[in-house]
Amino acid sequence: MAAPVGPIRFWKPGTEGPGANLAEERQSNAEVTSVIYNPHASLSIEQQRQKLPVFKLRNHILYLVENYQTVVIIGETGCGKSTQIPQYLAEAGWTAEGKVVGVTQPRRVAAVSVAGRVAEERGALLGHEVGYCIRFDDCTDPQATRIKFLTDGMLVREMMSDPLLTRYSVLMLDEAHERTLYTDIAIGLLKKVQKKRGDLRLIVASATLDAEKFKAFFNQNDTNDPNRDTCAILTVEGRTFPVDIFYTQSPVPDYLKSTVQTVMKIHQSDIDGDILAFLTGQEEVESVVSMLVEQARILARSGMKKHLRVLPMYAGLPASEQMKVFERVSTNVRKVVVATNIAETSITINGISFVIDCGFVKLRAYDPKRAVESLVVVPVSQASASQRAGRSGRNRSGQCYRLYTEEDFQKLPPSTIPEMQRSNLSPVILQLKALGIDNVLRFHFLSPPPAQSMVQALELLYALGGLDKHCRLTEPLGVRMAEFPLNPMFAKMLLESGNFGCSAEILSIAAMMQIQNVFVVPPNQKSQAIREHRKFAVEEGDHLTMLNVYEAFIKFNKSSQWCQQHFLNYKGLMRAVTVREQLKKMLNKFRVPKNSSEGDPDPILRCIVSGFFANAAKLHSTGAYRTVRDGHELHIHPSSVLYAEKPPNWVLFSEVIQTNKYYMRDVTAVESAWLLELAPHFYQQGTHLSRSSKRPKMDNL
DNA sequence: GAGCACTGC
Repeated sequence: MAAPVGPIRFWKPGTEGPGANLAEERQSNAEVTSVIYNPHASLSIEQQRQKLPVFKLRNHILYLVENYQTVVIIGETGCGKSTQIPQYLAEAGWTAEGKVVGVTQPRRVAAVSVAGRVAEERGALLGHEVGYCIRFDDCTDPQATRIKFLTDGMLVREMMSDPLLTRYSVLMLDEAHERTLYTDIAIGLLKKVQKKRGDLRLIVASATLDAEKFKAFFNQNDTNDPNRDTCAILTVEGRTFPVDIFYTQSPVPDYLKSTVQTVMKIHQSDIDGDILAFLTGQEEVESVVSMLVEQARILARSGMKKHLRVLPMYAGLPASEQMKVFERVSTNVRKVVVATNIAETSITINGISFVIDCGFVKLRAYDPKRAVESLVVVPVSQASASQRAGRSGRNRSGQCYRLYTEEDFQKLPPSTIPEMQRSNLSPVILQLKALGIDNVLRFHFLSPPPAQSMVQALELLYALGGLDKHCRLTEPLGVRMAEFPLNPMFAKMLLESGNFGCSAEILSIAAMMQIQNVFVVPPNQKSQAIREHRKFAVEEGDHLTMLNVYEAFIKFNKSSQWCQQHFLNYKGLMRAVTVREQLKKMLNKFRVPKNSSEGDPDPILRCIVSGFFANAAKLHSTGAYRTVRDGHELHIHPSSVLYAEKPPNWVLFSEVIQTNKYYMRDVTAVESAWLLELAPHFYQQGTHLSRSSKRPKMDNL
């Protein structure tokens, strides 16, 4: 079905007003658009380093780090801060006497790639003077490494064994404005460390917007005399190209159709350059892709020489499909990438000249009352909108089409709510406790989470036995749970597995539950894929189904071809193997007996209950489920193997996701007697299971 | 009766 291609009128603020169109724009951009930016390709590495905007501020930065405990650096894209500042510090002596300069990144690929670049610039082999450390991959030499890139999650882990981070002289938190869960934990912890280690220097790399907030947080000057500040702000100009922003004159009724129209309008304007469109989810992406393919076909039939290559991009897409967005296209083809938020920070596609921004994003939210996470579509923040626009100005000047009015843009929140304020906090609280933060309610959070989220987390940790009634970490259970890189319910289940005689099976299940999209469903082979997937399904539910998949994968020698035949995610399964290895090492360390139930499902199911008893639901006569804990209505998620089956009376689930309804994911049938038997402290005895009145005392949060 | 933004340990 063809989407109607009507005129969308954009106007650019500050110019001639409504009616400015692409043809006029073409004049001003005609020269720059044909230049691919790489002006310094022929220069030596040293010369290239000196060309970076940050180089001019080298001495200024070193002065500030010398004289201030914390320096907030506003480093715009392309200024070279991530690669250069650690080297300046090393050159200035901050890595003398075995000390290390650490640089954190929110994402693994960034840590690895920046480390690689810096090693190259220093003519060093990666893993010696310059190294990186991410989960499953420690590429550092404890003796030789002086500049170390790591994920912020790894830094928090390191603090569990070395709370004062004694090896480090300087820590740079890169991309701090993204405010990921672990960046925020690290920020709170580092403020505490600084009080005990006056010599530790902190560099917070952030966007303009948050600089003052960071300064206010880290500044220990309680006088009015700015000369006694312990924190300074410095701005480094970026080196990107201008991006022209266009808004719609009036709100668009359907941003999917508007996206299609805008793509076609750009395409017909015959200005070169690829297009990147932002939408909120997989379904929207696929629907716009098919509309565009249809439009492109019509255009090709009408004799248009320039072709459109339309590509979807989202995290759930198989890796081979994802790779296509990075492929170069010939000059008579224009690439259109229709993406979710993955293209905002996680991946960078070169050659994008046009960005189309629908103005919305799908975000995680957390309801502390129900202990339920949900995915909600909300308007983007202004910061996010700028980030999206900037994806077009990386190689040459760009254009960004916002499918909303300028007035609506002004009404958007300046920045996205930090993850800390919209997450289930039980893993966070457990980690903080393990790091010696006794009073988590008084912990200095850069943005404190809702108190109710904390109470909810404390209650769950108490019910799992990780905290005692004074909210202190229990020995050894709580301490051990905190060591696992997992949600505490999974940790509890693993630590109990030896007692149930099924640690081998529970290891596989826990590992499988950490990966997404195990079952691959290509749109054109849907029924075939579902038929293959059904072969693994068992009536007990998703946990044992996943165990089946894992064991079959091992039995068939981890064959990628076998995965393809059965429409399974090979990369994901390989990851499950690695995760399982790591978890197995931890169980060995804690001397959890190695055993197997030898095909008997009961011990496995009972062990799952020992970790997930708080997530129980009972089938009601209405056909819907209700949580045993507090009677909230739930449904089986359509991705569950139990979805199409006769619904069991009692189920456990690993999480609830709210979309149109409240859906349980990873669902397994259980017997109600097991709940009473294995969690008597949580459920009272009676004909009806109900929430125990026992609650943790909140006298020592 | 009908669905899953993205990371990270």
